[in-house]
Amino acid sequence: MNNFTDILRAHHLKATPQRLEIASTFYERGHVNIEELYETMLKKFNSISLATIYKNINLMIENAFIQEVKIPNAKSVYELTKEAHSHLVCDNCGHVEDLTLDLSSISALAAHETDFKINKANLVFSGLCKNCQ
Amino acid sequence: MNNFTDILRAHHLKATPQRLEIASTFYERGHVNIEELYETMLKKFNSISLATIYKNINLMIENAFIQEVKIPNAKSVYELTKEAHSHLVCDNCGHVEDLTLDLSSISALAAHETDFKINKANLVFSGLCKNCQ
DNA sequence: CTCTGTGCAAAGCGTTTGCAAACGA
DNA sequence: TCGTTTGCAAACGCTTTGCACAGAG
Repeated sequence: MNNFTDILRAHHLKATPQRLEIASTFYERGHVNIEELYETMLKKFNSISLATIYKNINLMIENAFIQEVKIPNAKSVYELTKEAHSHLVCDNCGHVEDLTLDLSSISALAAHETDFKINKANLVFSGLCKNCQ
Repeated sequence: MNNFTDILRAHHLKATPQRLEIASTFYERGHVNIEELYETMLKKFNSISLATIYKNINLMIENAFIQEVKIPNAKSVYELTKEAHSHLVCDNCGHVEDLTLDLSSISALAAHETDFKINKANLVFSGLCKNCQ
């Protein structure tokens, strides 16, 4: 199993009970938005504040423990930072899935067709997940 | 030249002076955020309200005259609705450029590797524009 | 003339900040 | 113990709403 205390410390974050639960939520769920995270946390900490959620999310982003995923026509979700990958979002239920694709040739093509020096490619597919089709 | 009155009417929008100026701004600038649009509008309508900007932006989105472009680590910009295309965003100056790329094979690949039925692919490249390199 | 749009002010909502008490190391 | 984190309440900034007047068709 994961040792969340060490994982947090590796990202220069003190291991408080709230942060351990946040980390655990990300490991279990993969992608969560602020509201879902707050609801989940409330089950374990009945007096947790949204301020605590926001402070931790922001700190975790600064320390590259998690990152934001912006989704067309929906709220942002957050996920653990890992190697670059693309996302699939279900238009019906909002489910988000990761997919590692090689975008180097399309990035090279984009660089070739414009005057940009390209750093990153952010790709989000929308559609219907297996359950919603 | 463009007849903005007719273009607006084609999208079921009455041609008010404010809307004509908004349309003209989009045609000239391509991509604008709310703040930039407000600043631009203020030059022509010294007592225009932000409420008017928001009401029109929302109405124009509903009527598919414009659409929102969500950008990682930056404010959304809006652009005229046109055929699907990708975006390049400069990390330094925020400049946004359009690029039409064929994403059908990568979409097919994504569909093949997952259980999603894919509808749209939203691709945003980040990097440095010609001026900022 | 009628209905819609505009501008203003107020309200709303998600997010951030300041502070005192609690807690991690 | 010392510096950080938490929870609360207040503040903030962006966006939306209600209303009276002006304007488009």
